[in-house]
Amino acid sequence: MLSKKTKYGLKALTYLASIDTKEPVQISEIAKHENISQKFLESILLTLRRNGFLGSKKGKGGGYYLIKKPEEIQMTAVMRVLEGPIAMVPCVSLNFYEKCDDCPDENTCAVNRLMLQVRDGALEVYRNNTLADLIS
Amino acid sequence: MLSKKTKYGLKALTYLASIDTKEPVQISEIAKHENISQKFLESILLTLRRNGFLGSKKGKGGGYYLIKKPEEIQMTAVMRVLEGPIAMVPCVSLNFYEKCDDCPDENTCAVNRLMLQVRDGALEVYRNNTLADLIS
DNA sequence: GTTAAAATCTATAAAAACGATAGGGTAAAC
DNA sequence: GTTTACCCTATCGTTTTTATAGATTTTAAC
Repeated sequence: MLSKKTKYGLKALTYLASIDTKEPVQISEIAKHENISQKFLESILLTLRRNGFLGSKKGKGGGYYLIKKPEEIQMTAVMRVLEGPIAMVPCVSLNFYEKCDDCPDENTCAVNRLMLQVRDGALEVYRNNTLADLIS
Repeated sequence: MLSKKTKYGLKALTYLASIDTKEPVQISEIAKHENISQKFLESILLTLRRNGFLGSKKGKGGGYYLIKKPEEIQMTAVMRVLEGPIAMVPCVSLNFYEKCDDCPDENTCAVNRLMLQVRDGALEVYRNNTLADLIS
């Protein structure tokens, strides 16, 4: 299940991309337009900024804005920052690999075999979609 | 993230399939072989039985056994029973559809558009894999 | 047959982890 | 000095996972 954090983050990003301006947009405006709890959105935008997707400006006329062009923002990156691993089990994760403590051998593990394919499928989708693709 | 319930359920199913006998297998044997909490596994096997994947026999010499052939058990069915919806958001789910209350229009929703593709990718994998495919 | 053992079933609940939200205060820009 | 982003913390609710305790059914031994 997709977390609301990711859902809201994606919506905020697409909203900023659709605005099509470099001017900062206030949190309150995004929250209102996308029906998101403002406080919650606040923390989400913050992590997006810390991870290089957004820039921010304080004070009057401040807000958040996209740093890169929508075409340059891949969904793989967004998903990893907001949702975490793309894989459903750590033992098939590229960026968050971890060995299962209960599994003696990954090569013969059925869960591993299945989830590897699922991961590849998801990865292909995320690689083929940029922020620009989602708003067109 | 895949729940342990699903993970354990898959492991139990593949173990039963690999045994390749119609004889009932005790919960304790499966639990020990797959490093699973026996009591937890107990409830998982129960739901697998209630959903037509397993049969059971009580008393001495009892246990669980596969009802169908491994080739006839599709991962779509297993995943839906153990993990629930395959889609990451209800608004793109085939079997568990639900409208988002915050989203005014699904057709223009970026989350919807992206997660639709992810669902299709996962679905294809689950449809192409039976229990037999996972143990070969 | 009676009994005892072996196993599945049932229900509950506790503990842990996680998700989502709210509050209040600080710092920077204008 | 007003407006806005920033930061920290606490809380509430839900889900997941595991644990506890017993009930029920079947088989097998005697």
